[in-house]
Amino acid sequence: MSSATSYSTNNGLPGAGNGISASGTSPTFSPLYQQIKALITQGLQSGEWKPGDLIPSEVELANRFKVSQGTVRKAIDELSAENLVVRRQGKGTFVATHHEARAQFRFLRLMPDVGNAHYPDNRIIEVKRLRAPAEVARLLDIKSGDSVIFIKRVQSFDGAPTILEELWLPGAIFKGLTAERLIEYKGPMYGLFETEFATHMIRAAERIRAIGANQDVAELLAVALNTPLLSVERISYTYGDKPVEVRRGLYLTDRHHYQNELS
Amino acid sequence: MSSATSYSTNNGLPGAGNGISASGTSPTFSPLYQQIKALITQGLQSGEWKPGDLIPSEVELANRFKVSQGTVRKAIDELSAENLVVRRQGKGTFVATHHEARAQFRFLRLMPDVGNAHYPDNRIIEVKRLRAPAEVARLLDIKSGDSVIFIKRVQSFDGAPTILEELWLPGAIFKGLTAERLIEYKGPMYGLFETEFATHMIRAAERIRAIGANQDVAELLAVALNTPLLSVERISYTYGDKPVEVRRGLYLTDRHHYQNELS
DNA sequence: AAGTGGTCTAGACCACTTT
DNA sequence: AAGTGGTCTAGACCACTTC
Repeated sequence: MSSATSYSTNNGLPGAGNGISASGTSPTFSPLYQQIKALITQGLQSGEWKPGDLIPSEVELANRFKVSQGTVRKAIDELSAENLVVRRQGKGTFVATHHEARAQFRFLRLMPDVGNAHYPDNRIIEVKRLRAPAEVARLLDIKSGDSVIFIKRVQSFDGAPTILEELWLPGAIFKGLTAERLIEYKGPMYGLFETEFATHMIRAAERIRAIGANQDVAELLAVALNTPLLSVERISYTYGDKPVEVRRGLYLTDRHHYQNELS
Repeated sequence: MSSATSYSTNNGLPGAGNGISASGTSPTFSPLYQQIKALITQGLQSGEWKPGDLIPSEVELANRFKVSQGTVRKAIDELSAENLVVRRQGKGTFVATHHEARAQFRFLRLMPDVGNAHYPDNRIIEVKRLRAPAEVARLLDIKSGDSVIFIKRVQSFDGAPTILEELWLPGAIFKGLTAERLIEYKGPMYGLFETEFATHMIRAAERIRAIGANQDVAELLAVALNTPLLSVERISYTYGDKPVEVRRGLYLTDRHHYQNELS
């Protein structure tokens, strides 16, 4: 680098000076480490590095992008904070995956009032293709009437039905998802989505309310009519903030609670 | 610094090599920036720098602690990520305060289904001193029977009663808290706690369930008996992870929802 | 112009893992 | 011994705010 180098300079990076082509806004320049971060994210999104993979070392990335190791470090720091990658001292930096003990409860906040958390059993009730209802289409950012896969399941802790869940997935992405595959798969669905449909959930937004169980729900959860339940509506996003799952769960909270940390 | 300096070295810092006196564990050394972070946190906890105050610049702290600016930066980076301080380019670093627009909704996650969030009106129903019930004492880490201040209030959005809340505060800390003061105070209670009782909440843990409104609750929220409500139990902590508030809110969620981001 | 936080570099050494 | 991420330093310059 010449001494006149400005950190706002393009630096010869492919796709640098980012934020230009993405939207029609003025060509503002982001810091170098943000550009590096975007480049690494592209590698994740494109599948160049898949979940569980080791990504190139900081030194190699620094050489490749013609920046200092410190700049690469800051980029990876943020990716790590966002749970897109996991650093392991002495080993390297790995693409985050849902196939890990530490990821099991990242999107499942229902905890037993007493005792330790463990993953629930899974009973698939229904899997079918249907045309997206207007509301679901809007949330998934697809066209109303587009094909979606609908899943209905009940999850049980220690034999006690506790979660009744309905999911809607874009048919275009989850083509070929069958009840059989869901039934034989153990663990969080996001693991299956990641491995078999190359779709890695990185973020979700939930809206929580209290409702009373209707006849159908009461039967499936084996509770009285009008039993108060948590209604948890979730939209999950993959890279690029693209919504790829809509989910509504009804949680029985007589022996469990939804746990949340405010900071 | 001599060239032989190791970052594990005490560095002449008062209280450095921390983690020693705090507990009886083995005298492991933490990284320098963690020690600096602990020193700055002490300044916050002791009241040397109060909420809203400008803390010394990075350069000055670096000189004071005999470390590089980069090390101070990393310490403040973490404090900033934990919302203990707020950085403002060109101005300096300030102690976080609950008297700010950005802090209003940090601990209030109930959002209107349509329209923009705004702060609710506040009706104090009851304030009294009582002896801590066993459960509250346990959660506040005080002795059962110790004095606590009990508060009961209803919060309304656009005139509609929506939140019924009960709070328990350690009497030793909140001595002199009266109904009058609570009634005349506008905005989040944490602002008042911070200003008048030198107690700054930095973190909270919530447990959420669904319950049905009983007679008492139904009247105060103007809903039918057994209306499903969110029950939100919260423990709030100040510096040093010391619990200083127990709260239970009942949220009416027909026009609002509890919003949560999973990442 | 001076002071603040924000970015970037280059180089050193440490802690940990694998070969 | 070699390679990885983790810590620390020193110095330069940029962006923003205030005087």
